[in-house]
Amino acid sequence: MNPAPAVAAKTRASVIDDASARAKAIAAAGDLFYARGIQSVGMDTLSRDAGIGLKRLYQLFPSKEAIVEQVLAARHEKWTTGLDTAARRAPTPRDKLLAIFDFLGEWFASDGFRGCVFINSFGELGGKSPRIAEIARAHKQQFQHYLAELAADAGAPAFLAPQLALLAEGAQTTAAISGADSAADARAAAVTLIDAALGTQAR
Amino acid sequence: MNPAPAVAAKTRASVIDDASARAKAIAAAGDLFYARGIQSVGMDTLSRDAGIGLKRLYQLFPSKEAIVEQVLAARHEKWTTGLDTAARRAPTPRDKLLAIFDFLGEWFASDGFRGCVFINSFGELGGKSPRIAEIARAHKQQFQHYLAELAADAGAPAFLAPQLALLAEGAQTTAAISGADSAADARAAAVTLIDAALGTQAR
DNA sequence: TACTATAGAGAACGAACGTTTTCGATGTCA
DNA sequence: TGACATCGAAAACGTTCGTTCTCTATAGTA
Repeated sequence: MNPAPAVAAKTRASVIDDASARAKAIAAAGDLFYARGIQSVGMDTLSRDAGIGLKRLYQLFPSKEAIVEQVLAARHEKWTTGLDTAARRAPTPRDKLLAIFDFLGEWFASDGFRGCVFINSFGELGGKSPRIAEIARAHKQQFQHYLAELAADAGAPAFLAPQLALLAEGAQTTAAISGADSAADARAAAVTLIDAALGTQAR
Repeated sequence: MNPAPAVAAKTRASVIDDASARAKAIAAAGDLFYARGIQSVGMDTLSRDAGIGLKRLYQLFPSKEAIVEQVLAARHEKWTTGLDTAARRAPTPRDKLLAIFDFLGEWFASDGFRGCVFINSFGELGGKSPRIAEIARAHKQQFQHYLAELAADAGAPAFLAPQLALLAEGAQTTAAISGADSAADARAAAVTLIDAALGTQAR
């Protein structure tokens, strides 16, 4: 009848319930890992920043690596949702493809932007952690797939989506490292590639 | 009269001279850092792999960070030389621009390829080490400048070079993470962008 | 040959890491 | 109220890190 109180009854003396504590920890870990890199952030720092004791942290997560994985899963969810929201607002399939680059532009301009967390994590840990490498690979593949759907909706040939993906990836690293407004460059290039691809179609 | 023996006389009992030892250390460190990430490689591992004792290592370099910086400097040199060699082989300015993507393709297919070391280092350490962030930024800026020169030689407008740079950057991360043949995709997109840019010129 | 300086191997150091445990304090249920 | 469970804070554990130091062997100089 009342499932939420039932859960609360199980963890009697908790200041906050497990789900909220987990969410707080993942949010804090996401910010810390993104800003400083994963290995540079110790569990003590995470405990302090999240406001959750070390003991509870290790009751909620089996290891730091598990936290990393859940952070990446959360960031993937956030990315996918943001992308889809931006694309949904655009009226035509062509506009949906371009909306991706507007979405990137807003992201690049946000405070603390430091590139794609999947690219960063892959560079830092992909060489020694197959799990992290696979998570990054899956994330990028899903983006490719999403782009391919949008491109197909626009009636474009199959080669367009990978080309636009390269622009988006390049814009992320360039904006992070060089601080340039690479979203605008990427968008302009995307217009050219899209028009060229649609022009080659025998419609 | 004999400057080389004079140097050898200064370091009497050396098995190999300082310059060779330094080069060996930087080569070994470059391979290790690239394959596993920087923080994942300890000085003991580097000492063993380079065949240089810890004591000597710290006589040759003041710190691990100094080794990292010199590794990046060496990789920058190698990248610049390889790029220029590839471009020089191409007959026309347009072919020089495209030769970059052929160069990338060969690199991506090489053993142990794991993306751009500057992007990886930036992701791992850029958040806490301004030096590393600046080295990565300078490297990418030099690439942008090189591309701009080639594009200008081809008679293209100024917006082309940043667009091609995005393709190259995106191809590097995509090839590293997804393992796809992104150099071919990038090259095809580059052809479209170059032709479009040259077509807009009022010649 | 005796002296000096450097080499390499590795022990040792202090700090930081991920993880576990201890320790009162607090809230829940019989 | 009293037994119990869980909390946060922090000490402690074993390991690893970057860096320094010790030790012995050896090569060059006089």
